[in-house]
Amino acid sequence: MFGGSGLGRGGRTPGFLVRNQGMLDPQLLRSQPEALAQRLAIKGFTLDVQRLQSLDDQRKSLQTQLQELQAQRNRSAKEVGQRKAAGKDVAALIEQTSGIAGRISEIEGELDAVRRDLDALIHGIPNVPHETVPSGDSDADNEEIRRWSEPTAFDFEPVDHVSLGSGLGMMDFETAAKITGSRFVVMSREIAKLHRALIQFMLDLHTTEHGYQETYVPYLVNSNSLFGTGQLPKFAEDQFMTAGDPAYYLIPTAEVPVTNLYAQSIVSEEELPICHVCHTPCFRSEAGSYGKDTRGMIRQHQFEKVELVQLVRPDDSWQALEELTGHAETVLKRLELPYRVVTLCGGDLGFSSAKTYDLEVWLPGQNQYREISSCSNFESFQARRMQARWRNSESGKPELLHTLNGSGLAVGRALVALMENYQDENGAVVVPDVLRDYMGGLGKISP
RNA sequence: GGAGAGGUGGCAGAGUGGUCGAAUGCGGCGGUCUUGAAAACCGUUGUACCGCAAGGUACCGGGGGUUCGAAUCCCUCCCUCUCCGCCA
Repeated sequence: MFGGSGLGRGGRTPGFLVRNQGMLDPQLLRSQPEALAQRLAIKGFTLDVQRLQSLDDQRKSLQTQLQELQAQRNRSAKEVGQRKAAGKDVAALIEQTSGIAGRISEIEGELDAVRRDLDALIHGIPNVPHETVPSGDSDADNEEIRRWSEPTAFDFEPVDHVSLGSGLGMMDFETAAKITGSRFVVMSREIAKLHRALIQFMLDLHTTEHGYQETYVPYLVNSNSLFGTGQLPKFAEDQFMTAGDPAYYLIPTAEVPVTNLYAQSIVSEEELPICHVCHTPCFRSEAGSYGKDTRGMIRQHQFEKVELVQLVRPDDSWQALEELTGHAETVLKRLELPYRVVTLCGGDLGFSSAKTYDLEVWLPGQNQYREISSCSNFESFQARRMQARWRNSESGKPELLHTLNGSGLAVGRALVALMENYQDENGAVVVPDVLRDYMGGLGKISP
């Protein structure tokens, strides 16, 4: 099918040029390109069907030629061996066969070039949106599907977390800028502890009540892993990378290392569903968002997140998306933070996702709902890129898994939401009931 | 950082230039036997691509090279293990 240029395991080979691992089902891509193009248009993506077909035709023709030559070479080589064993003269046959090798490498060169172009094209095609995804160009077209609680009412003018944090003397952006740069924060004392308490609470909730397995992973990954989840090759500029060779990348989300735990592996049916919860820092270069959310902790280069990751049987993935979203919602409910759930429209949907629910928490400081969790079903898109499979007992064959993930929750933004919703008129922050045990019984953080 | 040993099918583990996609064992699947099960025995058991099919091609950590022919030889990178050094 749509070939690749080989999976580079480190070295200087770009790791994301992976053989036979287009992200969409290659059969589908070849047999129904027009239908796919139509679906992809919902995502604002234009599929160049003609170019795709032309490249694939070239690929196929070259591959057929190559295989014929290889078969010829194999037959001759085998005969040389047999004649030699029989003590016959082989000089003439070797002479005759030696020409084939040259032609083979010639065609191999052409085939590689075509495959490189084809891969570049295929690897840039996003996942196909599910039929329930609303059309639209931007977040303005996202569809609200439910709300929980009401925006917090105050009998004074609420301030944002930056004012609260600096008023408490426990949140310092200037010092962070001094030691690193913009979009970082230094937290101290009770706010730093509250931040940690949120992490502990979320991990405990998901492990004890929702059945997730706590997991610790590397915060630096290789390019193959980023290809697997879909951040590469298209979104290289969003990543921080190290200077060495091979380069490592700081993870933009735990989704990358955790989902890739199952790259190139086959799990048994009994292991499914696989549910991991993982707390990690996340690093994002935020390229192209220079003017956006510059104030405060909403958009940082480094933030903490508790991530939920599931690998499930294909038949179960849509049910799993609803459940996973519910698990993330439970965090907000227990923290008693008002939120709403929206379905992302096609134009706002991520590259790898078939469908995404965003959880948006109410922020009094901004007087609006802001994203605090993103829950997605990737169907087989990521699994195909990373070859994460399960053995289907009915067919006896390895088949692609479906992967899902969701923030449960973004910790930095949860802290922001908590401070802003739980503030009092004196600039203090009340500690929500569920966090008090984690705060040594502390009920309020005061200046 | 230094020295050495390795990376082979789901797993373990042979194979050092030619009928090797790869012995053997375990595991899996099917069968015989059994009231049932176990044991034993027999058979079967990788993935992808091209093809209506027959069949063909590729894959023995990645990449490159030598050769008529490479799992096997050479170069290079990555990874694992052991010992020494250093170190949170």
